[in-house]
Amino acid sequence: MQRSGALFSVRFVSSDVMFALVDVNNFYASCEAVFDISLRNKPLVVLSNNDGCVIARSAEAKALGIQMTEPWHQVRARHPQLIHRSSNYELYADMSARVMTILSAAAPSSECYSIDEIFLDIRNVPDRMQLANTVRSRVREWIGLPVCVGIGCTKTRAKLANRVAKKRPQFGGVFDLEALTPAELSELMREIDVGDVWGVGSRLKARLEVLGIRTALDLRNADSEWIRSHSSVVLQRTAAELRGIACIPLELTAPVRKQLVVSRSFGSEVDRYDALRESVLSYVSRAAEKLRTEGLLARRMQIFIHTNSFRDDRAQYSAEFSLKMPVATDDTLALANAAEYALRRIFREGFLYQKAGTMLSELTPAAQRQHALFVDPTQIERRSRLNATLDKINQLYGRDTVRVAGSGVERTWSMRRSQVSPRYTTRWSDLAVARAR
DNA sequence: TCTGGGGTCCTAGGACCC
DNA sequence: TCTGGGGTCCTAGGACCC
Repeated sequence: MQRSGALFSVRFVSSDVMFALVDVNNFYASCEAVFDISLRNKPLVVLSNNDGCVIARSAEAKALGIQMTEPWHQVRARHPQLIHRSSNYELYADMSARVMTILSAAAPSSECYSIDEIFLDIRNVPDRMQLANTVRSRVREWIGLPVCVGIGCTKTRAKLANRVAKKRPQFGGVFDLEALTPAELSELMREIDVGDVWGVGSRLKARLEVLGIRTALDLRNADSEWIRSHSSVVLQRTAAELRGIACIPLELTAPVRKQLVVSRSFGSEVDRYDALRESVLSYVSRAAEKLRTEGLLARRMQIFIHTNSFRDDRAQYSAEFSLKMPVATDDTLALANAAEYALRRIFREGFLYQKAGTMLSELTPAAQRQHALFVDPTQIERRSRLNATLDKINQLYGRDTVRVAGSGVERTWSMRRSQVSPRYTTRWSDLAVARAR
């Protein structure tokens, strides 16, 4: 590849790559409809935690004009008959794993980019269209989920192609951007809004429009240095990718996690310290469990709480407290103690709290554990066996069977999930057959 | 009444060092 | 009168993604 002087700050990958981006259509809504046939071909929305806002829509719901992240109470007022489901992440995660197993087997290497998307490396595939059609029908037949495939010589172009495959049904769910003539490609990019390019969000779109960049074509044709001076290297890279210069490589191994967040809005607002403490301790327990599952230790812990910023009739308060653990740890009780200390530091009487959470950072692999100088190693060993037992019991009998006492029994703050579907694929008791009886 | 949760990267500016 | 310059590290904030 010839390096262009104008692009000195953008790293290239290689000139002979080809990507297929496979993506499940309306993933959460489609998962729900796999098991409940009464939902098929109906307007259906899936809601965020607390049934707060819309996070997935079936094709029919999209046709009604329902937007992503629209508050549910507003949508329901407009469409009283609309079918809705609370989000069921246990189901979606399991369905995702099944889809990814099938798709990653279809190419020599791949990158799971999100819960419902995967990039396949198809540079040496002789017939790209055949591969795309094969994986499409395979996922449909074996899992029951519809997918679309976009093909491009950069990730950004594959994303664009995937978008075309989804929006224009005449292409049968597969679109190869690299099969177009230069004139056709320009024409297509002229029809695509710059905000629909991967990497251009709402803020950037607004700024670019002021500068006269309105379509994907405008961005592709813009001078690289001009983009750099008016925006950043990130957008410069996106524009290069649109031109067919691959800058974003396939990540073959999952990048090392840098932080871990567990936070939730409350089902109803909380003013008592005890209730806040219960919620914080339960989130910290969950975070510690995740650490152990992933074989990580955390050195820094942050606790945060805040009131509902949408309410202008109440005084607002938000605070966070961050502390460094004496040694990096994955111990539920050690983290819970630290969390209580942090919460006491930031709690203020007289506010209605809406959300709390914890963030663990400065993560290191558990294999590199550094012990404290004056702590008896057998005590650490005992504590680690206790945590392992905790995890085993909770895995066997359901989350929170055994938990930190302070995390609550009543749990008045817990989420609203009025319409949550069964965990069809991960709980024997929820199996579709068992339920039919 | 009701407004998600969990991530990453880049940049600018301040602190600090020699 | 004139008050360095270059480097690193950290943090907060802004932007993006799904």
